[in-house]
Amino acid sequence: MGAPKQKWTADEEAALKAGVIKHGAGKWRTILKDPEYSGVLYLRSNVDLKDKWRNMSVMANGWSSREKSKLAVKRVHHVPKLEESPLPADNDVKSDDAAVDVKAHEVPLMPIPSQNRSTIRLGNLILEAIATLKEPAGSHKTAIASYIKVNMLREVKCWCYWLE
Amino acid sequence: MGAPKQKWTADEEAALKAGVIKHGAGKWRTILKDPEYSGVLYLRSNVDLKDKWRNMSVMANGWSSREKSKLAVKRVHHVPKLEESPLPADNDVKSDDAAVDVKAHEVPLMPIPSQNRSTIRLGNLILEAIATLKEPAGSHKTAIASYIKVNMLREVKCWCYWLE
DNA sequence: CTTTAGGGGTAGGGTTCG
DNA sequence: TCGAACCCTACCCCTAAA
Repeated sequence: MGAPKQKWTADEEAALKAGVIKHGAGKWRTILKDPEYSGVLYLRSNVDLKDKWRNMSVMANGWSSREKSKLAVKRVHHVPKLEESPLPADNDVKSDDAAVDVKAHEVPLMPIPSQNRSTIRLGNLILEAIATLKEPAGSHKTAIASYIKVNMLREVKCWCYWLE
Repeated sequence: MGAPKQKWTADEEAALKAGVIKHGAGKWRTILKDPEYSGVLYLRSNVDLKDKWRNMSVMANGWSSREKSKLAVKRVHHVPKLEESPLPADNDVKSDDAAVDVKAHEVPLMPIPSQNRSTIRLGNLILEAIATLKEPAGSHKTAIASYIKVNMLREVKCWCYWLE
């Protein structure tokens, strides 16, 4: 459902090359704003220009993906990358007495076992909401939790109602 | 060029989140100096923290040039800012059959009467979550709503539990 | 002077899709 | 399968404000 994927035309490539010659590689925004090229490249963003230039350069150097993967130096990441562990089919979120095996003293950080990017994002969103709520008044955790219960849950429900 | 690009580790992200909860978003230098996190974040600057927090939190404002319709359009318009209408002292959000006087056809935009910055943010967060969820699969509204019900509500409850 | 908010911008790894 | 187009993240710069 993303973008329809816009193939670069010969005109656009020519404009990009001319722009790089005129302003230099890396001056993508400058090239984009240059009236000399903006008429041709108006569909593109500065990032698009950067990416296209990279693709063109790679082709010129004759690098294959296999060689690139050889050269790719992997940094040491100790990301455990949790298993996919699909979401529980349980469609019902139990009310406030829902059993969540999380205890404040035992879980210093995120209590949510994020299993995919979307879920991680949601956790971040909630975290941000909490952080935001801290600003106005020096609210304490209980106050924040209360606020979330009252407002955020209500908003979520409201949104669900609206979406259905 | 300058930076070898240090990808944030899970530990660093966790420390940042914990720091934000402890000191608040915006207290980057304070978080950095906190002995509780300095061991993990010693490679980062306060600006790094700020940028990272921005990366984690702000993903709603699509600058993806193309395809900013749909949800983005809805975000453009603003809700006519209803009066203060204080929150119900009711600490309990009733379960899924909660009566919300919102009907899909009557409320084309945000159904939430945002009354202050925090609430507005919450609305945006939910909107962002919806936008995020739209990416992976061409989900439809019902699927999104279902997802939110199952996961987001669960996460919110999880957070509340953790905070209390 | 130091810090933060926030707008812009770029590089490069990763991912998707034709 | 491969590569062009696109996305995501980290880092950078700048300026205004506190």
